[in-house]
Amino acid sequence: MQSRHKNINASNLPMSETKTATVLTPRYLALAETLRAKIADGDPHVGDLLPTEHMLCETYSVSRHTVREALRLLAEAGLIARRRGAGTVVLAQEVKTTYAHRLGGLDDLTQYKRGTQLKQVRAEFVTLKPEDAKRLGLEAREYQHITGLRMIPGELPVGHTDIYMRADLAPPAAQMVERLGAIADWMAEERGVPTARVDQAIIAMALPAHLAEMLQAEAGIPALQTQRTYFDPDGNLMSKSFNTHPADRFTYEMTLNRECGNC
Amino acid sequence: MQSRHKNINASNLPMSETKTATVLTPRYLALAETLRAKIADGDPHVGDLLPTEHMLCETYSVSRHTVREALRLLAEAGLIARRRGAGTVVLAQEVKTTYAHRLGGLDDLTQYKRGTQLKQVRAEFVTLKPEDAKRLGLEAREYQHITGLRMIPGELPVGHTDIYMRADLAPPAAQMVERLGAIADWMAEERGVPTARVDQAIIAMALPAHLAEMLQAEAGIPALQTQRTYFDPDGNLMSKSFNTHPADRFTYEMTLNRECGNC
DNA sequence: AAGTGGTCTAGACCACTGG
DNA sequence: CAGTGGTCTAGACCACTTA
Repeated sequence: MQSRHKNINASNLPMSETKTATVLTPRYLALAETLRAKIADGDPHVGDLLPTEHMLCETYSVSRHTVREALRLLAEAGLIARRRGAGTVVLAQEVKTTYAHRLGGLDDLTQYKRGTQLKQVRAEFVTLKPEDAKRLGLEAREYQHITGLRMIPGELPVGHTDIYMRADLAPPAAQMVERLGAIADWMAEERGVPTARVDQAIIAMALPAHLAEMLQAEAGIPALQTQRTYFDPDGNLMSKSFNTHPADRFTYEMTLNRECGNC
Repeated sequence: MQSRHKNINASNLPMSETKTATVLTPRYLALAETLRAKIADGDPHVGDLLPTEHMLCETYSVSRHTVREALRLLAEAGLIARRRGAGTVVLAQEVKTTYAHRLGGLDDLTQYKRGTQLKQVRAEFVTLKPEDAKRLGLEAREYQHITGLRMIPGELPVGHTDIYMRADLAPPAAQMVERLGAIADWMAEERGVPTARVDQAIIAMALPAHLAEMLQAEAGIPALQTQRTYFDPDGNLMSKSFNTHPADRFTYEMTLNRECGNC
């Protein structure tokens, strides 16, 4: 007689069951939890192999699909890694709580409200001298050097922007004005080189004299500077920007959210 | 005769196939790509329903499992949402590239290297006056107020730490020293209240006189201050910290990585 | 009540890894 | 080469939504 597999509990999994309302935990969830607990107990230690899918099917009397669904959860949680032909290895004993600062796009990185514009833009190609390159944390090669003031109409300048973009990636000068702030997006769209990583440093400094006048501020007052370095997927530097703001005109704000506590 | 379903292409999906090396794109991937393209073309517009799984099985001559695997990918990419009984609705026309600043844990938030210690710790319970509460961005209630200096042995103090922790969550004074920096973790472990969100603001300021002496620095020089507010899962404020650093002793650094461009 | 997506089974072939 | 995980099929029952 072929079993018409009604959901009779043939599995060896813990179940939360009431006589009337059978609020079943799905088997794959129960199995995932069972395996998670075993891993937490160090049953398969980190680096060891989990039983094969076939084995788990037998042990817990569930189908392979159910086993795979459970393992998928553990894999997403970063507890295990699966390699075809090799087996399933334990990566970590517990799920690590992580936090993330998430941006919709790179524009959000600049933190500027809508309505800010880059004014007094100047752009020129420069070949950095070794000492300047070193000071800026760049290679001594040719860059498109762009400077400008970040403005909100009717207010004092928010900050000064200073960008070095690899010359071969720079947009035509015509498009440049007003397109900035979205440089990274521009590069991705037009040059087909997506930004894969951005390193950002935020420092306090005394406002340099050569910026003070442009910003209509006093030299030497506290200033906040963000330094951003953009890298392509191969890890090559694409561009670097320096944004300097008088302290009372700009605050860098971010929200970090907890990710996938226990899943 | 029962078809023993060899992988003969009975499906209507695009395949990259060579005569010799049949490098198959898995059907579920091909289907996912097909559907993604259709959504991008606005075939099912945002807000509309996708064909049902059963329909997709027929249309593309694949099994339901394959359809579900494809839909799972689209769901993970945020393009669709699936609701049992209701159907699959299109959420977005295109996958939005996002970037994330990811932390292993909240300790990484402080950016302090290992080996830094909190010294000269003072702790007391205070009930904030309304004007102080407003200035600090807190409610006028009772807090455990903790101050200290972040030190690296043999060097000048890195910064000054100033924490207001909700009184009912504060750890016993005995445990407090040397446990700080990991406050959030402490609260999660011992009080069972996990931190769900952290808001952080980074500002430049002139070093206040009352901190200058402790930090062995000159009052009025540029300083970097991080302000962190910790929230529990219900959005209630748990604690707030102010960390003030002379500009030349501390830099805030972070790396943002591109997430799931096209998957 | 009909139809949706969620769970589950039994079985198959495959690409890949390792000894 | 045997065994792993990856893909796929055909079918089933279920909880849930909507009308």
